[in-house]
Amino acid sequence: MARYEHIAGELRDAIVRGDYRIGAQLPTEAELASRFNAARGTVRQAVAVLVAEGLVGTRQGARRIVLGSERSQSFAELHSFAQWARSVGHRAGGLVLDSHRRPSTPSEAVRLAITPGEEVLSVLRLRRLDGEPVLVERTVYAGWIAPAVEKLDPACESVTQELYEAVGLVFAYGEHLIDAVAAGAEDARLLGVRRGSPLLRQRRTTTSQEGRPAECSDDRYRAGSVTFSIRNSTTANSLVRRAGD
Amino acid sequence: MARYEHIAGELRDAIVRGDYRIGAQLPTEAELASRFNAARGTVRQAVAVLVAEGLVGTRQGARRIVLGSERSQSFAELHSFAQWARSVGHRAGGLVLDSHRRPSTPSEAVRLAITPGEEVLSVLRLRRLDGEPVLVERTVYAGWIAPAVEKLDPACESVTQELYEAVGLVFAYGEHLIDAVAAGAEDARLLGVRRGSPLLRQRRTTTSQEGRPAECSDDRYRAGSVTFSIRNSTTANSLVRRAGD
DNA sequence: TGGTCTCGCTTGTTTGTACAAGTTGCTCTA
DNA sequence: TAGAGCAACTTGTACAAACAAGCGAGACCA
Repeated sequence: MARYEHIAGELRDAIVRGDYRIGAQLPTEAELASRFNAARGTVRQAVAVLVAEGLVGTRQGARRIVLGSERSQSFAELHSFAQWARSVGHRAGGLVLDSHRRPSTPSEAVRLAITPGEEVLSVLRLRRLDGEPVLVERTVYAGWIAPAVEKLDPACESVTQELYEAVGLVFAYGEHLIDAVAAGAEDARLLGVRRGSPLLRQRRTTTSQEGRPAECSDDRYRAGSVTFSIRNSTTANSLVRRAGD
Repeated sequence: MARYEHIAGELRDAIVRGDYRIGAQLPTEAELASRFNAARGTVRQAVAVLVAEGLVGTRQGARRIVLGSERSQSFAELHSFAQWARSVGHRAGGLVLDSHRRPSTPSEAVRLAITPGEEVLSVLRLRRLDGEPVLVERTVYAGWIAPAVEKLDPACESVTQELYEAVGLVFAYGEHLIDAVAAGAEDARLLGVRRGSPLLRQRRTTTSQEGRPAECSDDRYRAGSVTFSIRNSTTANSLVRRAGD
């Protein structure tokens, strides 16, 4: 592990453990540098990690302060329903209800950076959390990974993990659009809610390490089952609000 | 403006303008350094900004690639409805429907880091976008800024901006919880939708520069009016999904 | 008492250097 | 031809040094 990652980890542990209460000041860079026997630049790199996580606030001239004490989650936990469920101590289940190849629609072609009409794999999955159905996933996979996806067990728990183990595919970048929609007939039937009841929708496009779009998906969560949380600051944020389309 | 900010701006403009298409490679650090006549460290800092914005992906050993071409928005635009509306070319309106002081509830006291029962200011606002009502805002302000808030014009467009100009208050850090809820009777009446129809809810807590919580709010958007968008990667993300509470 | 000013402290920016580690394409070999 | 392996290239980590800029507290003055 890199030096700065180690220092960041120590500081994060201290904050999560409560050694520094919310609002308290962190030691100065100079003090941290001597404590960890590292250069000031390395310490700055470590602290930058915590700032990006939203745990620490920083202002030129003033000592850094602690803003929160909750460990934030990794990209993998955000992207993979199963890995997220495991990390928060729940059990994830899943079942493929439909899977077929078809030509891509124009909007899918744009999102997957392929030519319109090129064949894609369309999959409908129902996901459960501790046995309760909470999520309907309508995913479209680009043609080049379709064979690997089709080989997966229909009741496969973590698609992300299986794809990594099978063909070494790593999902590295993602874009997520979050809004609220009314449950359609199929949504309502699968999730066991009334038609028109509120669902939290997450439309995402995921890209491989090399920048090649691999899948795009329309995920609908039963209201109350899942909440997205973002921490941001004047110096670091990655959230955007957009006009409805 | 700092050197690295200038370089980041130039690169961002080039990407947004389309000089580098999505999936294309960015110049190497060495080339950028000589082009901008800066040290490699400075260039790295500039590129780090774009990586944090989700515009650029980076992997050790490989050239950096362009992931997106949409300018992401600032903290101010995220936090302030009016500033966001202006930046996307719409007109924001607002009206205070109710404003009164009352003792804080235990959960509010926790979120605002005050003692339970301490007086807070509770405000109900209806926000319009281009004349259409799209957002019901139920905000609770900590006692120490209540006087400044009460002095504001009820039809004030940007509360954030007015508070800055009046008392120099800067909102610097925020936490946001996003989920979907059904419209209550009051929500439905104000937004002109049916009871039980889906709303996108954003619960936020905002903190001043010094780390002092200033307000917490329950904002409900009419479905279809607003979408949140997050870009993330294995190396940088600030989004968290949480189990429903 | 109240405001201002200055000084020390702390974080932000920039440059330079050196080495580590991962990627990519080419070459060589079996 | 397929695979191993090398070599050049590119990004990541770490250190050191110097100056800029903002903050906060105490000193000082009216």
